[in-house]
Amino acid sequence: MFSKACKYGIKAMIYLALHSAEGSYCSLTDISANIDSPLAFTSKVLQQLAKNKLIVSLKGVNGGFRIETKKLSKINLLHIVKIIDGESLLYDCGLGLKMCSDTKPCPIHKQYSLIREEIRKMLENTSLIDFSANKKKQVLILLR
Amino acid sequence: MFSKACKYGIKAMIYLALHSAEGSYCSLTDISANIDSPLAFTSKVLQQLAKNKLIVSLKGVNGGFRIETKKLSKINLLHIVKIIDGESLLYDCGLGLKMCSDTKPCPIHKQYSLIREEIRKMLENTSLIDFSANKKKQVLILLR
DNA sequence: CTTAAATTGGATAAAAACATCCGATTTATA
DNA sequence: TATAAATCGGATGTTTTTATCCAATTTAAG
Repeated sequence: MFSKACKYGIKAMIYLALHSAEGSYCSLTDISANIDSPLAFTSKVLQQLAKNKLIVSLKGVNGGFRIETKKLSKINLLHIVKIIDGESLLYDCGLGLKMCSDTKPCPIHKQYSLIREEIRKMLENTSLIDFSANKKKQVLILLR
Repeated sequence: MFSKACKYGIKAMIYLALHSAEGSYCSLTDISANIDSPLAFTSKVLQQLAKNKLIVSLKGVNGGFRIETKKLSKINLLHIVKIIDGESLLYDCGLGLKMCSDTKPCPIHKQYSLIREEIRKMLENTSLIDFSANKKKQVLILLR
């Protein structure tokens, strides 16, 4: 469903949502250790998310990544997935037909469209604020 | 969602469902031309489906592949997907966590489980008989 | 019995996804 | 102002997926 890069991205964002205190940064080492992902590879993913303004990065001592608190309610899983995996999950034909559409549907067009819609809704309705320290009392499982 | 191999497999099976007359075979050339898939690669996929008894293959002149008519109502998309892509789509954690389960759920476990269930239902409820000559009067779009 | 048509299976190649390495740059702090 | 800690960016390497090639085998039919 999601690429590994995307899974790492989602896990990292959930981790940041829970650990971003206003003004302090989580280091890459910290993040990748806590979400069990390859450090250098995760670095690329976080860079991508930073370029797209979902998170803020800071170089140097005490640097790292963080999410601005005010953005927690604005960002949902769909934003993350779109940046890392693109929109193919949302728009491409289930059988890979370029020309498939409502008027020229592939044999499973209807069924697959419904699934896609469910996925879109789920991603859109799952906001980072749901994982923030305010909302979540319990520990979030992101390892292994 | 599905690998390319799996998409080719599904398209091939839908094509065969529509064109399998009792006792006659569709050639690989015929199939791959009509579903717009790479011939040699599709060959491997069909071999896999044949080994798993979903279709019958015959070498030599007038040979090829076919689905036994009586099997049309027995085979659904889930059978095909399981053979080609395995069961990861149905059972693996959305975030790739090995240890994720109902009792030790990842942060999106509930949401993702519901989607997975929808996918399973859709695949299970879509039978090859829905694409057979008896059922379908219109041309099925499988190209491009 | 010969031949042409077809699948089978193994080897190989190409492309994409996943992962690592390292030097350059930036930043806080002692 | 020197140093250590951190991200950034480019190059490279590995693994998996996708794709092709070709020789071997099987089969129907002339």
